[in-house]
Amino acid sequence: MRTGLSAHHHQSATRSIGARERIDRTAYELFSRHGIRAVGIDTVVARAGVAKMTLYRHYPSKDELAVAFLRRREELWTRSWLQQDVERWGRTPRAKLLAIFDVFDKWFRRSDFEGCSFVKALLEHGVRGHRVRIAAVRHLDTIRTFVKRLAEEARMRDPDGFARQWQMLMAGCIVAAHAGDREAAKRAKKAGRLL
Amino acid sequence: MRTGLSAHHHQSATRSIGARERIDRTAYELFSRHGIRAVGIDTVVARAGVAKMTLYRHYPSKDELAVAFLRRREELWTRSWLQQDVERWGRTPRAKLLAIFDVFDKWFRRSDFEGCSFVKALLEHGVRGHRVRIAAVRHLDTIRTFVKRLAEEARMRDPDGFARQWQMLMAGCIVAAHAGDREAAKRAKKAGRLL
DNA sequence: GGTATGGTATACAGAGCTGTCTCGTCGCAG
DNA sequence: CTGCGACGAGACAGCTCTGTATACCATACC
Repeated sequence: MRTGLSAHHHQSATRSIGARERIDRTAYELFSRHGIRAVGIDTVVARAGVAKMTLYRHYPSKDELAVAFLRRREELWTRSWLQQDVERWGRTPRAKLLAIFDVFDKWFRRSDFEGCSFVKALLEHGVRGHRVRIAAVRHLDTIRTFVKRLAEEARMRDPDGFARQWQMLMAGCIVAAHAGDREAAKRAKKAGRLL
Repeated sequence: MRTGLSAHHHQSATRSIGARERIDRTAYELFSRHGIRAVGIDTVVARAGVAKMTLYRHYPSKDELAVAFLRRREELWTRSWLQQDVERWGRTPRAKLLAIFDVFDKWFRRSDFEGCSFVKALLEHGVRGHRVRIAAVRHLDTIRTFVKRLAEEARMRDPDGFARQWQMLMAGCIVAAHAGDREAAKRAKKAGRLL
């Protein structure tokens, strides 16, 4: 297939996107809502309206599908949602950092609040060296890099240390929201102001 | 059987503790290390050296065993370990609160660091109303009550709000430790000083 | 000795899981 | 028209999981 670079195959490549996209979209919906472990391949293919062999032609294993899901999660959740909204809501870098918790607040109040897929994937796959675990850590690093960049723009000293503390607040407040605290984001913002 | 209150049966009751204790101990070791979902009943009975029927005589389902495990986790981890050490290390209530992260630091550096079973159980069982999830939330409440008590002793205003913020730091720093940050506890302590 | 009780051993049912295989179909490129 | 590649449908292998059913054993008490 030669990675679809050849113009000769762009039609068949386009056709294959149809099934692949349905798989990706369905996996995103199910994995983000219920977790990776909790959803079986059969459920994915059934909900995607796709043959099982089609899935295994695109992804050699469920783990690879999970890694692709996390990549998509970064695309849709981290970049297109969190970062976009934060950049829009906050004017100064400092305000943007605090705006993270405003966006979280909106998120927590959604009826379909599903939690952070990266943290979930990290805790689900406890085995060290596991592909999914490594991918989850990498995506968490991406989020921290974003926070770090804001910290640098805000002229903070030790932006890395700050970003790590900030991410602790973010993760902790997501866990609190999981446990049922609807005001978790507001509390975290109040705590964040002191940093 | 009459709940073993009758003196006539105390012998047989004692004998039955033998198997139950082995089950409980094994479940504690496996569930805390690998998570509840990741460990099957067959593994528990094999490692406990116990017949499967014996387990199901004491616990009608795996969920009940999981709930019992979380109860034991509170006994051994929360009360006998965390609270004990914190009370010992810190002299003033304020110092005790900060000592939590010193204890965490020791914890994170252990080679068999296994994470917080309550948070893991909470994220593993996403279904609302699930017994295991409810139990996990209840045990997290217990921890927060402990923090709240320290906050009250430290004469803080809004001890409940403070305890919730503090627990966010605790959870966030456990997640960070999971992701590989060995200095997570020190960072959280530094952040905690500002509260 | 009889009997109740708790434990063991083992087989089994029924379901779900990942992953494979085969065959039929459809659409398009040559 | 012909052949190829993507896809659909479904069966299937092999394993693991929870939970049950059955038969046997040891001990303690009457």
